[in-house]
Amino acid sequence: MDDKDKIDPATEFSAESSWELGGDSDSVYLFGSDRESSILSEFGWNLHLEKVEGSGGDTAGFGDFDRIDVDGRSDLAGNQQLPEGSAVQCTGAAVQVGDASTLNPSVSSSSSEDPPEKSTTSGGSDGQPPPETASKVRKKGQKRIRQPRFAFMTKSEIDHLEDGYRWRKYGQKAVKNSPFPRSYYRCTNSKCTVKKRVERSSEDPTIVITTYEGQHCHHTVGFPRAGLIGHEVSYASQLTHSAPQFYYYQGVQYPQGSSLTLTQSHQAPGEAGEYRVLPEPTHRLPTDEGLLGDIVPPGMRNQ
DNA sequence: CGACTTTGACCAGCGC
DNA sequence: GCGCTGGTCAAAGTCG
Repeated sequence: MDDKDKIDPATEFSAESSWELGGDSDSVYLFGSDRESSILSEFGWNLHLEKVEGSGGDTAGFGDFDRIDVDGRSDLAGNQQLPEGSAVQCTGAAVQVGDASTLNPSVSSSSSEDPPEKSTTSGGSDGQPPPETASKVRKKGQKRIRQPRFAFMTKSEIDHLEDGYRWRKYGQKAVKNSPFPRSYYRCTNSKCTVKKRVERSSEDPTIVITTYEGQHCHHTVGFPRAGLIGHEVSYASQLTHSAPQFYYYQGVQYPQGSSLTLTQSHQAPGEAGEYRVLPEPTHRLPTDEGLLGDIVPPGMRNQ
């Protein structure tokens, strides 16, 4: 992974994403503004960042928020467990705080190019066709197709977070400019093409960067669920399957003082946009079938 | 014994 | 063309 592939909140949120903010000084909502918003809204994604008291100013990074509330599940980020002063880490994200009506459109860049795409997996095989066709027999000159990715950072001492799926590690590489290796995981389901990369931030060793790529074609281990819905399943599924990582982790074993970060990266070639986070979905799925419905066992949701 | 991890080798893409 | 780097493979080792 070169620098472009690193999860850079500033890039993810301001350069690649289109945002609008609303709310007041204490509650700031981020509004996605286009197609991707619709995609997420299908799954009832709703991100609500609550600003840390006292952190004023016209602009703020996500680090200025101490509460993250997705789809009305205030504990998604484990905030009940987060000690006072904990921040949702998104340092560097130039998020403007203010009323939606006064929001500067420049906050959004809605780049449709997604430059990081170019080198993210230079030579890599991420996003390649299903394993059975893409392993060693991958033909020369055959371009690897990268699937949409969803990345997030979690402040944790544990590298590999439990997310309800079973993963098999298939590689580990030293990362340039980082003392920490990157681990590569594949979903153990033979029919599933989802991959996951886990690495620690070189800048902040306490932060684990997890990147999911692809979509699960099955359900989590232990709690079957109805099939995915929607025509954007390739995007949403990875989102719905990835996001609960927070939930799991924070709720079950997140250490004191931990915090987390949401970043999103859409790297699919030919796709114009990136994921956005909706503030107030125009429509939601039934509670249990929402963002977490795909992965979080019901018993774990009531936290 | 099957599932999983480790790790060195290999390959492909990219920049120079 | 060459070297660097990221990503994957696969044999060997480990674990339950």
